[in-house]
Parts: sequence; structure tokens; C-alpha cells
Amino acid sequence: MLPPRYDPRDVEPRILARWEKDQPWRCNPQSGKPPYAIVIPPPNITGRLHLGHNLVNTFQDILIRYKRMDGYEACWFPGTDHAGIATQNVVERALAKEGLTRQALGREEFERRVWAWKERYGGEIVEQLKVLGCSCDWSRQRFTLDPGLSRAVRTAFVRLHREGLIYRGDYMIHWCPRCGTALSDIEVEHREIDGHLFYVRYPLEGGGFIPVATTRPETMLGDTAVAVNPRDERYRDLIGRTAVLPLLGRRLPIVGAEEVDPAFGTGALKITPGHDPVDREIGKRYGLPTVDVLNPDGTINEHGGPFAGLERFAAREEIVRRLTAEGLLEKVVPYRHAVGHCQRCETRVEPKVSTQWFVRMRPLAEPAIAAVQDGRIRFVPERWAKVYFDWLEGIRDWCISRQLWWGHRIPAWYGPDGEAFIAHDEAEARALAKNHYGREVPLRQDEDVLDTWFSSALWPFSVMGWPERTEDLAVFYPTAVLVTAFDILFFWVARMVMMGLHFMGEVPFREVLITPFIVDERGQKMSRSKGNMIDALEVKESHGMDALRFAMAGSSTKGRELRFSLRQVDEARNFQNKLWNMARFVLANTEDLPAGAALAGRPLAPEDRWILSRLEGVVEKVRTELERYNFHLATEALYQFTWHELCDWYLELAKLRLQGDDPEARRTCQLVLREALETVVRLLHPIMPFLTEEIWAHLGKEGLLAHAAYPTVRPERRDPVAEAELERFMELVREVRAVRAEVGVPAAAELELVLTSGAGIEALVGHFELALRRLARLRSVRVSPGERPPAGSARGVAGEIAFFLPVGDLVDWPAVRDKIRKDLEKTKAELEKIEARLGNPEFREKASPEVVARAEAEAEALRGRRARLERQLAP
RNA sequence: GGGCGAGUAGCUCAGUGGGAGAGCAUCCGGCUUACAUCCGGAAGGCCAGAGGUUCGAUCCCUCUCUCGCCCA
Repeated sequence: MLPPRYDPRDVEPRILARWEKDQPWRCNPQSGKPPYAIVIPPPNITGRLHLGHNLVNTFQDILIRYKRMDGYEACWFPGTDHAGIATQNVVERALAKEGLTRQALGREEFERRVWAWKERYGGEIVEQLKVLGCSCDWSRQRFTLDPGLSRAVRTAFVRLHREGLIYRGDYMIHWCPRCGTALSDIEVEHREIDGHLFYVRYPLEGGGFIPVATTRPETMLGDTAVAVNPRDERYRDLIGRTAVLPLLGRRLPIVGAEEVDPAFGTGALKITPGHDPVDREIGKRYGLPTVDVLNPDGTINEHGGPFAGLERFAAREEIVRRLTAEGLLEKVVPYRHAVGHCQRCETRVEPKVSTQWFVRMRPLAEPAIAAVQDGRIRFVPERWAKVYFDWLEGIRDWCISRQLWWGHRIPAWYGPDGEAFIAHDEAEARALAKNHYGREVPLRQDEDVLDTWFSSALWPFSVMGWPERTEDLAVFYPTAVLVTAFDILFFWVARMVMMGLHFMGEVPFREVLITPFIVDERGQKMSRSKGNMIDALEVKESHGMDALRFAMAGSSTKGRELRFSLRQVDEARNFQNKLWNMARFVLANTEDLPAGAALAGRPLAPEDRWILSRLEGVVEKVRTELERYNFHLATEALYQFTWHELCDWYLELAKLRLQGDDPEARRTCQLVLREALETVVRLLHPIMPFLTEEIWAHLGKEGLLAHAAYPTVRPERRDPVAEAELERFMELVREVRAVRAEVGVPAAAELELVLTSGAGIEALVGHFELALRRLARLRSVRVSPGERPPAGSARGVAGEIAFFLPVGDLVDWPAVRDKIRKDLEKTKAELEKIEARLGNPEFREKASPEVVARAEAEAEALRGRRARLERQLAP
């Protein structure tokens, strides 16, 4: 006998072990089945499973499992991302604990350490995906630094370069002093901070001052001019004169520039072409020198004169102090402004001119825009397309070089004179160089690595073996859907579309499902520092992974955030237990069912036809909603059906036949129970794979449920007559129960039920007498049209049926009367509204005939109900 | 400054151009032999506010308010 309480800690590891042993997710591109592919958003090797992963991967697994069961060659390509900065940071922190730095180790040794770290911990996240139940084809697992994928990266780089889409040059980039690298625009987060605006007097040659305002006084060390708006009467006459940079004494020409906003600060702008994009433009126009005053670590370099070596903020303080001492600081006012921060380490970034590699984005962006516009790619929810368009339309070139050690080394080799040779490998570079110089020369490879996202952009095809022409690419590209959260829409999704179109000539995926962002129940972002993280693995321990998956699926919405709390998992756990117990019940009651017994051809009871009809409705609903990515609606339909129709009603009704003395009826009931359980288990499998697989095994089925067929739609099972009949029955039971409860009949009392009116109640009682007695706790049921209820007896109305319960002094007559009155009031109010609507000629004229007919039927039913209730009101 | 999302029962949220639902919490009653992670019953809402379109609006349109996010 199975335990009465489902224990996922027993079941889940066993199922997992079986999956591990049988490798059931391996796909076969030659199967001839229609392909259905998903590439996983590769988690970082530093990652630990959090709820965001859980959500995204649960959705993908639901889709893959559904399609696999539904006859597709469903292939889910897994893998991990080397995550340049993130991983380097993690390993550097670990080194710091040993008192080491990467500089002390040297590049080669450091890289060796990161690989060692990757071997040790990088597999953890993959193990966690397995624990989650992800049915990826693990034989196809890839890592972005694998030799094959590295080759893809170099191939893409070389091609883009030869096509003129990659270039190298000196441009203003964002520099993170802590990470010691350039960043792309989108790796910088702008945050409002409370700072200061410093008003500084710059002396003029020949006497006087020009006041300038700045939020970053330390950048004055790189000033090479002062600019004013030529239409600004205050300063117009100063154009052409020269100011003297305080503290350093550098001579600064005063120039005119339209960009200067006379209303901001003093109206005069100090020009620092090395550290401000606007200043750089102005500097270029006037041929001003560019002075970079920052070392890679954020300290002031040799151009800072006496301030060299000071950390940037210390330098700021020191400069302010000196300016004050010299009487050149006019004033300091509080000033709130947006400042860029490194997405990875939250350090304030500095704009800085630097030599970097860039991808020219405009030519890549246009086809990517078109692909969504013409529907080759569809966003779900659709509104994300707008965000995607807005970004691509305003796109700027992408800085792809990073001054890191962990990543794909840039495939550029430099000759002695700095000439760059871009090649797939050193041998090719050597050949190119020899051709260029006419002799062998020593070459030096670029020290930098590529932005992690460069390799990620190639993922949908590099994971399938590109640039080789593989069978996987031929069969599985383009993939069906990409599932991800919106935070990497620009970082990843848009770039995959661009690269996919460019290199494969075809979109990488047909649909993009943007999942909500998980926050805690108060709407706060979950983070370790806030202490509001929900650990997926802890939840697995306490509730089971199926429960977590079910909760995830059930709370998926179209909003942009998803407030998640353990209460939802409690609910899912309860459902899990309900399902388990239903299975126990069915199994225990069908042990004697012969193997070959079939339902086809057997006479069905009304409740059989009802539950099979309802089941059919659920099959249709679940399929429809899964196709639309409405996991919550599929989940809800399964929950409601299983719990509140199958368990609450059908199982209760089934007990009568199972315990009855008609062997044929018993057999039919057993077969319907099996059919219902099997179908529910199949339907639920993509959402709750462990529990359903376990039940499947107990049902004695051959093979894995994961490979069984998904239930198909069989409209011939729809039976509106049976549904209406059962609805009548259930309504009567509910009403008798309600009357009993409200009127104070002791719960255990077995009463007599007398039905006094209602079309076809004889037939109803004929079939359901036993059921009525059992479900409404009755001693007997009698049909007696027109019989007057004894004074003070309990009574009620269920649809078109009127009834009473002769219980003598067991009931509280005023309570009976109050309940009937309450019902009557409600009925009257509803009737009034409907009659008002029907009384409106425009309604009859303009509303659809079905709506009018429905309203009329409703009114008729309410009138009947009103009459019956009024009659029941007599003492 | 521009854009997006959310505002529905005490809480967390579904939902649809034809009159509002779930789970939890609450209250009442039950150990009814699958399940107390359960069973039965009840109560609870001018669907943020104001206009408009419509025979009819929680749903579509406009404006306002509150909260959150993205981009500049």
C-alpha cells in the first residue's frame, strides 16, 4: 500500500536516477518527426539555481515535455556560459582569500585557476537543472569556451571584420576602475545620486576669472579648454582668449560651442575631451588635445601632476581643498544627478577615451527590426516588440573588447609597427603578416578578450556546431521559442536575432517568450543582501520540486513582475498530495482489473459520461493554453478539474459502484477511473514530471510517461446532456447540504428528503438515490409532487427542484425562513436586473439573438425559482 | 523628459464587451474507511477615480491619481 502522504524526497531522487540511467532525452535528428527545438539561456558557471532560473527553465521544460509527448522530435540544447567579468570576479575574490591577486599569478596561471574553478564548481548549476527536472539532451551540452564554440567566435569575428562590421579605434567608453575594463553602454546602470556641483574660478590670462561648474572636479586635470555658448552675452567676448587651469597652470583656449547650455551652472563649460562625450565632440571640432588622467585602477596618472597616484575620489577632495585654499572655489551646491555604475560590481564608472574594438550595429540592426516587423519573430507578450524596436532604432556601436583575462581572446595579431592581422588562428595571422611585410616578423596577439555577450549572441547556432554544417543545424535551426526574462532583451535576445540573421540567414527562433521577473511578496527584488531570497533547493526539500514547478506554472502571468511567496508552493504541495491520494484510491480500487479490460462498448452511467465529457474539456483547454504559453490557465484548469470535479464528485460517486454488488457496473467504473487518472497524469506530466512518472509506474505502464502520448482532443466525448444532468444533481446535493448547515441540523443526522416539484425528478432520483443519500447524508429520498412541508420543517430550492426535510424539532425555523428569504431577495434582485434589460427594446434589437435567448431563459428560471421560494416561505 | 506595466474579496492574484472568480486568511460544522497537506457550509467586492463609445463597460477610448520598472 502506498503511503497516505506523498513524499517527494523519496520519489524525486528515484525518478531522477532512472532518467539519468536511461538518458531518455537524447534526440535523433533523423527520426523524421517534426522538430521542436529550444536552446537554453546558458546559466553562468558561477550561478546557483535561483527562482528566476527555476521559472524560465520550468517553462522550457513544460514546452519540451509537452511537444515530446505530442509527437515532435523535441530537443532542448543545454549548456553554460563562461560569463567573463562575473566569473573573473568570483575567482579573484577566492584568490584574495589566499592573499593572491591575478596580477601576482600572471595571466597563464590565472587562466589555469579559473579553469580549475570551472571544473570544480561549474557543473553545479547543471546538476541543479537536472534536479529541477529539466529534460535537456545532456549529450548536446556545450560551454561557451569549448573549442567548437571558440572556433565559432573567431569565425564570426573574422567575418564581421572582413565585412567592415568590426573596427578598432579610440572612442569614449565606460570604464570600470574596479573591474579594470571597458564596458558596453548597456552594462552601465544609471542611478540618481546626491552629489554636488562645484563652482570653480578659472583665472583668465590678462586678469579676471571665468567661473565653471562641474560635478567631477578631479576631471579638471584633463581640461584642455573652456567653452561658452556664442550667443551668451556674458561670455561672448571671451571667446578667443585664454584661461589658466588652476593648480596645473595649463593654458586653456576659450571656445564657442552651441552645445553649452547657458542656463546650466555658470554657463561656462570646462572641456575635458578625455572624460566626457560632449567635451570630446567639442574637442575634436577645435583640435584640442585629449588628456586621459586616469590609470586603469581609477587612480590619477602622471598627467595629474601633484595629484598623481591619488585615488579618484581622494583626488577630488584634495583638489577641492587646494582650490578652497587658493580662493578659487566659488561655492558648492547640492546636486542630484544620474551617475553610471558598473552592472557587475556597482562601482561608479568613468567615461574615458580608449582604444577598443567595436561592432558596427546599424547594418545588423535593420534586418533584426524587419524580422519582428514582418512576423518572422513574434514576442509574447507582444508589447515587448516595442521595447525591442526602440532599442534597435537608437542603437549605438557595441564595444566588444574587455581588458580581462577570462574569455575569448580577440583574434587579432599585431606586427612590430602595430599593423593588425585578423585571423582564425596564429598560423593564418602569420601568413597574412608575411604577405604584408614580405618576411617573417614577430607577432603579438591582442591582450584583450571579447565581451561575454559576443559568444552568447552566437549561441543558437554555435551550440549546434556552427560553423560546421551539422545535421543538428539542418534539422533544429531555427528553434521554436526562446524563453527568457526581459532583463537580457538587449544584451542577448536582440543580438542573437542580429547574429542569427547575419550568419545563418534565418531568425534564431520563431517566438520569444518573455517571462515575468520574480520578486518577493512585497514586490522587492530578491537578493542575498536583502535576505529575501527563496532558495529553490530548500523549497525542493520542504515541498518537492513538482510543487515548486506547479506553483511557478500556476503563477505565470503576463505582467512584468511575479510576486512569489511560499504560500503558493504550499497550495501546490497540497494539490500534489491530492493527486497522490487520488492515485492511491484508484489503484487500490482497480487492483482486480484484468489487463485487457476496455471501456469501449460498455454502457456508461450518467456520471461516467459527465466526467469523460468534462475530461475532454480539460484536454482541449490545457492544449490550447499551453500553445498560447498560458501556463497558469492550463494549470488552473487541471487543478479545478482534478480536485473539484474528479475528486470531489466523481470519486465520491464511484465509491457506490465500487462497493456495490453489480460487477459490470463496478468494472465500468474502474475503467473510467483508470481512464481519468491516466489522462490527468499525462496532461500534468509536463508540469509535474516526477509525481506523474511515479504514478505511471504504479499503473503498471511500460516505458516512461515522458515518452507516452499527450492526450488528444476527442470531441465525440462531449456530452452536454450528461453535463446538465449532473449539474442538476450536484446543485441538489449542494442545496440540501447548505440548508442542513445553515439551519442547524446536526451534521451526523440522517434525514429524509422529500422532493415536491421539478421536471424529471423521478428519473433523477431513479439514478441518483443512493448517491443523494450518501452525499447529502439522507436516510431516504421520496418524490411527492405537491406535498406540503410540515410546519417549521427545513426546506429549500435547488434550480427547478423544491424539497423539504421533515426533521421536526431538529431545526430552527427562523433560521430556515431567513435562509429562504435571503435566497428570495437575491433571486428577485437578479430577476429585476434581467427584466430591465429585456424590457429595453434596443437590447432586443441590437444584442445577438443568443444573448437575448439566454437572458429570457434566465429570467424564466428566476421566475420559477422565485415562485418556489415564496411557496417554501409558508410556515 | 519619453515609454511600459500594475491598481479586482483582508492577502496574493486570475479573468471576459452580456453582469465577477481562485487559493490563502476569516467564521460555522465535521477524524464521512484516498487525502486533516482533508471534507461540508458561510461571509466577503460602486473590478483606483472622472468622462466617453455601446442596447450593455471591470473589460474598448481619453484624462487624472497611486505604485513599480525601462530608456534618455
